[in-house]
Amino acid sequence: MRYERGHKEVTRQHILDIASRRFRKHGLAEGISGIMKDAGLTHGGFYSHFQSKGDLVRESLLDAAGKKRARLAEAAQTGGFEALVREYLSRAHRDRLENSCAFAALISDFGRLPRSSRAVFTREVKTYIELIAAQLAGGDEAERRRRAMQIFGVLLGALQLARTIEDRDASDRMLEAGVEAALGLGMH
Amino acid sequence: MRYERGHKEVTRQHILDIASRRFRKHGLAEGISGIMKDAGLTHGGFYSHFQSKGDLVRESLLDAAGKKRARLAEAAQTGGFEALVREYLSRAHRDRLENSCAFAALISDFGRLPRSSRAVFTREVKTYIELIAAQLAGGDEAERRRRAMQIFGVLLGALQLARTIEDRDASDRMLEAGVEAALGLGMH
DNA sequence: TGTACATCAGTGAACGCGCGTTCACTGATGTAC
DNA sequence: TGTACATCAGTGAACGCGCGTTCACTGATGTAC
Repeated sequence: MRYERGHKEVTRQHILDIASRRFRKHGLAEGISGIMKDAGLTHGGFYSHFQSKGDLVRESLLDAAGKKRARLAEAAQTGGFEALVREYLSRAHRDRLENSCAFAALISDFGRLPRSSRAVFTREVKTYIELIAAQLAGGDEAERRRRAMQIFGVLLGALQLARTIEDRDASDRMLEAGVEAALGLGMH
Repeated sequence: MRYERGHKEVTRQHILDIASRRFRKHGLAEGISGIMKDAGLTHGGFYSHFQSKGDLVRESLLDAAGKKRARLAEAAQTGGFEALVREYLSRAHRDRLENSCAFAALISDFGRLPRSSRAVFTREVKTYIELIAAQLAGGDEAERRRRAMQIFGVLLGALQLARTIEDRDASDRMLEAGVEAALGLGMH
């Protein structure tokens, strides 16, 4: 081989990683050329890794959602439900768009994706809700899922509002109010 | 005058109205030509009404946010806090993107607007929170504002998640869970 | 009252630009003999 | 061991396209005299 075995797969993952950060930080209008340049390549090579920009969007956001979910699961394992909530509504999560939960960064755009891409995110929402539900005590499964839906709602909404509010103190208060609400909803 | 007095202002409002619907339904990438065509005009005339597309985006979304806020205020006046919550988390609001709260439709994009446009939406968030706070009883003002922030969070998050979930029943359950959470947070 | 001119909302061709995508090519290195 | 050839990840010019924006123009109608 002219390149080491596995080289192409490494490059592909690298492109995915760069793309998922750029899409979350700057939106889905980010171009292929900029992404490839950031990955240390030229735009022409893109199509030997992905079929289209649409494919890159779907794959990179799914990747992003998965990684964030893994981080939240880790937080929950270490510090329980409260740690998950505080991780999601942390200042770091508010400020570092490039590592944001894909929903918090781009949910407005999901409805405009082609059907095939959308289905993937519906499933991802369910997985998030199940992750949250697994941290809750009391009630039956349906009731825990219901509370998990409410909690995901307040986490997502509070984070987005905190990002929209420009005044730093008011934004921090939004995050804190969200934490309080989520913890309250988590109690049985 | 070659056109009746006030004609130009009527046209301008018409363009704003069409634009605000199209932006909410299809995103901010909607083009000037399509908007003007929808308004029964040609694209060249756009610049005698607005300085740039950025201006149209800012003005039309501000308009949209204001109108939705007026609707919510009306609902609250008729049926109190619960009516406001049920209006926001109604199936109609979920399904009719073109009449959506601008935040629920486009909040992801707000952070990418130029500074001058963003300030306007920070203020609009505050106004929404004050509208909600005004429907709450008990506590002091700061405490009611705090609960209003939590409620706006859950309204916004739950609506967006309900829009993302493709399964109709699951989506309806998301809305209902959001209503329950918002009403719970509204109680002192 | 009738005619010449001014006004200006709206028209549509044209612009430069960046986009997603294609494709003939490169060149480093593995394989065949 | 040395040489000819095959492989294929990556290159970069070129494409058609729709975008935001500009501008010389149109034509209906108000105003001046």
